[in-house]
Amino acid sequence: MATRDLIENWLEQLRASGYRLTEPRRAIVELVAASNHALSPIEIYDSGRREYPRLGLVTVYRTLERLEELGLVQRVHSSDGCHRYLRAFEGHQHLLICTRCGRVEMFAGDDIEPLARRVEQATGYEVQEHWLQLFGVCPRCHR
Amino acid sequence: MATRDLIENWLEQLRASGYRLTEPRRAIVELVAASNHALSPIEIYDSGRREYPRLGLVTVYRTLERLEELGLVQRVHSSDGCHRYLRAFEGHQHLLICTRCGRVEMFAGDDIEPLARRVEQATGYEVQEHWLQLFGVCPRCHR
DNA sequence: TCTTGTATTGAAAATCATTTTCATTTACAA
DNA sequence: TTGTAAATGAAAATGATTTTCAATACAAGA
Repeated sequence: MATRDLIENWLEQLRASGYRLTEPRRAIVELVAASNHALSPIEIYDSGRREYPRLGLVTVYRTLERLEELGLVQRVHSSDGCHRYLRAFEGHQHLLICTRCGRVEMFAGDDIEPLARRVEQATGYEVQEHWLQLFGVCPRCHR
Repeated sequence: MATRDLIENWLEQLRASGYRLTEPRRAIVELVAASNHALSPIEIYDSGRREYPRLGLVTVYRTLERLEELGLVQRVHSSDGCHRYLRAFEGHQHLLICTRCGRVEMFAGDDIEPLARRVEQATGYEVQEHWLQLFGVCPRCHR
């Protein structure tokens, strides 16, 4: 899907879920839908203000929350402890995150499910969720 | 290794690395080395004060930092965004964390290395680190 | 055993990410 | 248009973590 269509698609999904379409939301959606990076709220705030100067940081947090509810973005945990947000792709994907620039690649990876089932057998836990994230340096930052 | 020996071993490693043996450090080491849970700094602080009432939260943070440097504890990222600390076992282990009580199980799991190599080939990234954490409900909390 | 230098400590303040509060503004249904 | 609930942003509150700094206590040497 072209980036522009993706943006319209997200805005449409917001509307369809009963949310109003506002300038701040549009500015945030345009940024996040168009980026291949895992963005922190403060980065979105800084860039977003170039588009819509009255944007508030609180609105960034609130809009990201909505987008996460709708499954349009996913939250990733970066090693510094802050959260970053990344546009969600189809299905459950694993992440490869550049520790220098925050660029993110997805990989379908091996299915973790069989492992989860074996672990359930062995431990008696009911496994609900898994995280697999790889961290590394992307080719661009590597030079 | 028995818990008591583990505690002495950690204290000895601290001393061997040039750190002094102090009451607060002993109290913290006793707690963390003996626990199967991923503990948050504040939990360690609260329990530790029963042993050593003058304990400060700052010292908890500083001691955990030292123990992490020495590879004796590992930091895990819980879904609420806070950090928790867990005694490190031999080698690289993957974690299964109970989302209700914080209890942690380790599992050797499948080796992620081959996957990491394949992803390096495919993406050109240099993969440095990986996280694999499963979240679930432990048998005790399941009832 | 008794200094003494320095690592360590804890209280308080600072910082940083995130959340809450609330008065004002805005989208949009009627 | 207009009324109203949703949304906004500034400021304050919160919670985790870090920094600062004067007081304390470990441990090496007299």
